Amino acid sequence: MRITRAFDYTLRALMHMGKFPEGSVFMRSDLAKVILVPNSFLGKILQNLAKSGILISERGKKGGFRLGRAPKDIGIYEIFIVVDGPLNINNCMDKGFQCEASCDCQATHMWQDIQNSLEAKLKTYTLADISKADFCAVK
Amino acid sequence: MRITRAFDYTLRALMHMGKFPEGSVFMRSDLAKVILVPNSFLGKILQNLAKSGILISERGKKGGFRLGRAPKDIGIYEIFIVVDGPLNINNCMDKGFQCEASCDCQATHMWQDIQNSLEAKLKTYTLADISKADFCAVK
DNA sequence: AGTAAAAAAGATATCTTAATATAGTTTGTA
DNA sequence: TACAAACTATATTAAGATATCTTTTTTACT
Repeated sequence: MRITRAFDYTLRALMHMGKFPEGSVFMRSDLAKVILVPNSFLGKILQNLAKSGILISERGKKGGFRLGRAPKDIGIYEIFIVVDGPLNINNCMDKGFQCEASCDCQATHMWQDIQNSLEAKLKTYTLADISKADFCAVK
Repeated sequence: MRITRAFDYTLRALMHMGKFPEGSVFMRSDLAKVILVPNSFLGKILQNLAKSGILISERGKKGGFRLGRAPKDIGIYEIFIVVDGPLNINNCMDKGFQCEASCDCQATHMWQDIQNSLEAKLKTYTLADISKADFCAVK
């Protein structure tokens, strides 16, 4: 019951970017160093975010990534879906799943309840909420 | 962000057992067939549950597994911890974790909030809630 | 045009979870 | 006490998530 590494890395990247003035451009390799995420893996992650529109990528020299919208308009739940796909906390919650094991499984109701509350909780956060500028003595 | 297969299988087994009169004994191989869980994998799961006291195992001929307590006294959260260990939705929530990536990471507050609500939700359920007898026309 | 810097894409390797297989131990019963 | 039925323990394999590496494509600048 953990978030994936990809989702953690994604938030680290977006959080960092959200702390700078709108339109700021970031190079993957610089980003990787600052947020301590494996460079190549970060590449995949950023590509995926760019496809979804959360990031905008610019290729070639002077290229890089920047946020596609203001942090307050980027929801954490939305990010989650882009990175991990639909939120289904058990495989029996997947769309179209047919259960062979039980004709009247009451766990389904529980899964649904838990999943709903998780979804609702994720939807209360935006990137802005976790992306305020740091005030650190040393760094 | 899924539960593990082991946790799903565990609940299937316990749910099934909870539907029978207290003290009923179940053989692993029978159980495996009914709840459609791989026999050997179920073996490990049941052993683990037996170690924790949620189940009681009896070896030898006529042996098997039975619930250690009444379903209403077995909490879903408790089962979760036995199967998957402490609930930490991100590795930075693990006990003793020291973050190198950020001096003031606001995501931590979000993770804690989400984790608390998940924990609270799990604690509202007991085995009894998901273990009522079936009323199925065909089976 | 040529070169260097950057992202994109695809192939490969590693590590953890899930599943299987095999041999070992305990116990009831004839 | 011998045997078979059950749980126990350990080792091996498979699958999926995580991470890396290499090549290709795009673009700015000289």
